[in-house]
Amino acid sequence: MYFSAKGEYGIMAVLDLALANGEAPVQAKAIAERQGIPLRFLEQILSALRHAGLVESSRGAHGGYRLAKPADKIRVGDVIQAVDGPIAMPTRRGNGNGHHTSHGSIVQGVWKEVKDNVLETLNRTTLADLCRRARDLEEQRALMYHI
Amino acid sequence: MYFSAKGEYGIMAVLDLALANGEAPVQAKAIAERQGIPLRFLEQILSALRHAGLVESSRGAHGGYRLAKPADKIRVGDVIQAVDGPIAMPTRRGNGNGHHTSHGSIVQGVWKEVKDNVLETLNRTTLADLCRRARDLEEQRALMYHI
DNA sequence: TGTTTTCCTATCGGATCAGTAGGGATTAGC
DNA sequence: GCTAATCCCTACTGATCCGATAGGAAAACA
Repeated sequence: MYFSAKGEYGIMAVLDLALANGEAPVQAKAIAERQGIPLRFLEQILSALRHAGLVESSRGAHGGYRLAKPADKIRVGDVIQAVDGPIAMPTRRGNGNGHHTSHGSIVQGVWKEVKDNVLETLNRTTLADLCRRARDLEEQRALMYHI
Repeated sequence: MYFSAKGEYGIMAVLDLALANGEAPVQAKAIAERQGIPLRFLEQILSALRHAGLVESSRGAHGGYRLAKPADKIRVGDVIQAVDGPIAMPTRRGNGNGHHTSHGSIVQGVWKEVKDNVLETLNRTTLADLCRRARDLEEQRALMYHI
């Protein structure tokens, strides 16, 4: 199992879209600059998010991206899975001796437990939750600056 | 974050040791054959486990490995960490733009939540638990065969 | 001394990740 | 229409590192 920078960028991108909350679509270039993500790389990520039905796009001049669903209907797990694909467990190269003294199946059970747990954590948190956290953080930052 | 075949092998190895439960040390070669792990690769893993104080070794003829602690004092998380090192979160290459419109810190929070959750899961399960599961599985298998 | 076993370090091939590149398709404004 | 802006698709690259292999040194036993 493994978490990638791609997934991280994906979350930052949809969070950026969610906080834009305007009618006008947001350009990839704007997101890239705000979040510090290489533009061409971000395009691939947004493409994956679009194919997963999480964002919509309009092309041409004044085009851009917007969320395809309300923020509380988009789970963090959805974003990760859309961008990174299904979270995978380790692969041995010369696999499958199937010897019944091997404890492979025991370990598989542990992996499954961990995986389910991660998925549960990731799916419990929605984009709306992240928006709330972002606003709280911004508020705190403003307060700090004020003193 | 990422789970490796090395960690998987590590768990299988200590489980093999735990179920051997004899006074005599178990040779790496025997573990390798039973669990279907390349011998030289297993040696590296056992070395890591020894440095972490989870197994003891005796060299020379009739040498081998045994657990350094009782099975209920060894947590699965300890094994993983000993073999794979601390579980890490994604690293961007051109990192640190630190722009305060970036939502990097929000994502870090999500990562931390996931990581803590995984660690909790992994540390809740001890080697003794896995032994129990292995014995249950063996019993079931014997029953199946009997019919 | 010779055999068995652990121990240490180096190396390798292949997978894959993060990022780059080129060019095509589509839309808005003139 | 033409042009500029923007999304879209596919391929490529360079680095990293995982899984595995290899050679040989050190220690214990007979």
